[in-house]
Amino acid sequence: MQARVVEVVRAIPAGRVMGYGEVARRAGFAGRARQVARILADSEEVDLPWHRVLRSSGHIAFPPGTPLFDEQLRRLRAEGVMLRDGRVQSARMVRATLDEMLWGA
DNA sequence: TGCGTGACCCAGG
DNA sequence: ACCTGGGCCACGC
Repeated sequence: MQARVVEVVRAIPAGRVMGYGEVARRAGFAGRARQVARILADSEEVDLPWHRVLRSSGHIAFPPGTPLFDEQLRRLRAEGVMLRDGRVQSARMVRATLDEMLWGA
Protein backbone atom coordinates (compact mmCIF):
# COMPACT_ATOMS: atom_id res chain seq x y z
CA MET A 1 0.00 0.00 0.00
CA GLN A 2 2.87 2.27 0.87
CA ALA A 3 4.26 2.28 -2.68
CA ARG A 4 0.89 2.94 -4.34
CA VAL A 5 0.17 5.84 -2.00
CA VAL A 6 3.54 7.41 -2.66
CA GLU A 7 2.87 7.14 -6.39
CA VAL A 8 -0.46 8.93 -6.10
CA VAL A 9 0.94 11.70 -3.93
CA ARG A 10 3.86 12.20 -6.28
CA ALA A 11 1.32 12.62 -9.10
CA ILE A 12 -0.49 15.54 -7.50
CA PRO A 13 0.30 18.60 -9.63
CA ALA A 14 1.96 21.53 -7.90
CA GLY A 15 -0.58 24.12 -6.90
CA ARG A 16 -3.32 21.54 -6.39
CA VAL A 17 -4.28 19.53 -3.32
CA MET A 18 -5.98 16.21 -2.57
CA GLY A 19 -7.80 14.78 0.45
CA TYR A 20 -6.41 11.75 2.31
CA GLY A 21 -9.47 9.76 1.35
CA GLU A 22 -9.12 10.58 -2.31
CA VAL A 23 -5.49 9.54 -2.22
CA ALA A 24 -6.53 6.24 -0.66
CA ARG A 25 -9.16 5.64 -3.32
CA ARG A 26 -6.78 6.38 -6.16
CA ALA A 27 -4.18 4.12 -4.61
CA GLY A 28 -6.74 1.33 -4.65
CA PHE A 29 -7.52 1.36 -0.91
CA ALA A 30 -10.87 3.08 -0.58
CA GLY A 31 -11.82 3.83 3.00
CA ARG A 32 -8.33 3.79 4.45
CA ALA A 33 -7.59 7.48 4.78
CA ARG A 34 -6.00 6.93 8.19
CA GLN A 35 -3.43 4.61 6.74
CA VAL A 36 -2.55 7.21 4.15
CA ALA A 37 -1.93 9.69 6.93
CA ARG A 38 0.31 7.25 8.78
CA ILE A 39 2.25 6.43 5.66
CA LEU A 40 2.99 10.09 5.05
CA ALA A 41 3.98 10.54 8.68
CA ASP A 42 6.42 7.63 8.54
CA SER A 43 7.64 8.21 5.01
CA GLU A 44 11.31 8.91 4.57
CA GLU A 45 10.79 9.64 0.88
CA VAL A 46 12.59 12.71 -0.35
CA ASP A 47 10.80 15.08 -2.69
CA LEU A 48 7.46 13.67 -1.61
CA PRO A 49 4.91 16.53 -1.86
CA TRP A 50 3.10 15.50 1.33
CA HIS A 51 2.01 19.10 1.85
CA ARG A 52 -0.48 18.74 -1.01
CA VAL A 53 -2.52 16.29 1.03
CA LEU A 54 -5.13 17.66 3.42
CA ARG A 55 -8.52 16.90 4.89
CA SER A 56 -11.43 16.50 2.51
CA SER A 57 -12.74 19.71 4.08
CA GLY A 58 -9.78 21.62 2.70
CA HIS A 59 -8.26 22.12 6.15
CA ILE A 60 -4.65 21.32 6.98
CA ALA A 61 -4.74 18.25 9.21
CA PHE A 62 -2.43 19.60 11.92
CA PRO A 63 -3.51 21.88 14.75
CA PRO A 64 -2.82 25.53 13.83
CA GLY A 65 0.39 26.86 15.30
CA THR A 66 2.23 23.55 15.37
CA PRO A 67 5.54 23.25 13.48
CA LEU A 68 4.12 20.88 10.91
CA PHE A 69 1.10 23.10 10.34
CA ASP A 70 3.33 26.07 9.65
CA GLU A 71 5.59 24.04 7.43
CA GLN A 72 2.70 22.79 5.32
CA LEU A 73 1.17 26.24 5.06
CA ARG A 74 4.51 27.69 4.00
CA ARG A 75 4.99 25.07 1.28
CA LEU A 76 1.47 25.52 -0.04
CA ARG A 77 1.84 29.28 -0.26
CA ALA A 78 5.14 28.77 -2.00
CA GLU A 79 3.28 27.17 -4.87
CA GLY A 80 0.44 29.62 -4.93
CA VAL A 81 -2.16 27.81 -2.83
CA MET A 82 -3.91 30.33 -0.60
CA LEU A 83 -6.20 29.54 2.30
CA ARG A 84 -9.46 31.30 3.10
CA ASP A 85 -10.70 30.87 6.67
CA GLY A 86 -8.07 28.24 7.26
CA ARG A 87 -8.85 26.17 4.25
CA VAL A 88 -8.12 25.97 0.56
CA GLN A 89 -10.80 26.76 -1.97
CA SER A 90 -12.50 23.61 -3.21
CA ALA A 91 -11.48 24.50 -6.73
CA ARG A 92 -7.90 23.66 -5.80
CA MET A 93 -8.93 20.15 -4.75
CA VAL A 94 -8.51 17.26 -7.11
CA ARG A 95 -11.84 15.46 -6.76
CA ALA A 96 -13.31 12.34 -8.32
CA THR A 97 -15.38 12.03 -11.50
CA LEU A 98 -15.40 15.48 -13.05
CA ASP A 99 -11.70 15.90 -12.55
CA GLU A 100 -11.07 12.44 -13.95
CA MET A 101 -12.23 13.87 -17.26
CA LEU A 102 -10.02 16.91 -16.98
CA TRP A 103 -6.87 15.37 -15.58
CA GLY A 104 -7.36 11.70 -16.37
CA ALA A 105 -6.54 8.71 -14.15
C1' DT B 1 -5.31 -9.85 24.66
C1' DG B 2 -7.43 -5.37 25.17
C1' DC B 3 -8.12 -0.62 24.53
C1' DG B 4 -7.22 4.15 23.49
C1' DT B 5 -5.33 6.98 19.87
C1' DG B 6 -4.75 9.24 15.70
C1' DA B 7 -1.78 14.06 9.51
C1' DC B 8 -9.32 10.66 8.31
C1' DC B 9 -14.14 10.12 5.82
C1' DC B 10 -18.97 10.25 4.92
C1' DA B 11 -23.93 9.97 5.28
C1' DG B 12 -27.47 11.92 8.08
C1' DG B 13 -29.77 15.21 10.68
C1' DA C 1 -22.59 24.93 7.30
C1' DC C 2 -21.46 22.48 11.67
C1' DC C 3 -22.20 18.11 14.63
C1' DT C 4 -22.64 13.13 15.25
C1' DG C 5 -22.10 8.24 14.89
C1' DG C 6 -20.04 4.61 12.69
C1' DG C 7 -16.47 2.91 9.80
C1' DC C 8 -11.51 2.25 9.16
C1' DC C 9 -6.91 0.03 11.05
C1' DA C 10 -1.92 0.08 12.49
C1' DC C 11 0.50 1.11 16.86
C1' DG C 12 1.84 1.30 21.48
C1' DC C 13 1.34 0.41 26.25
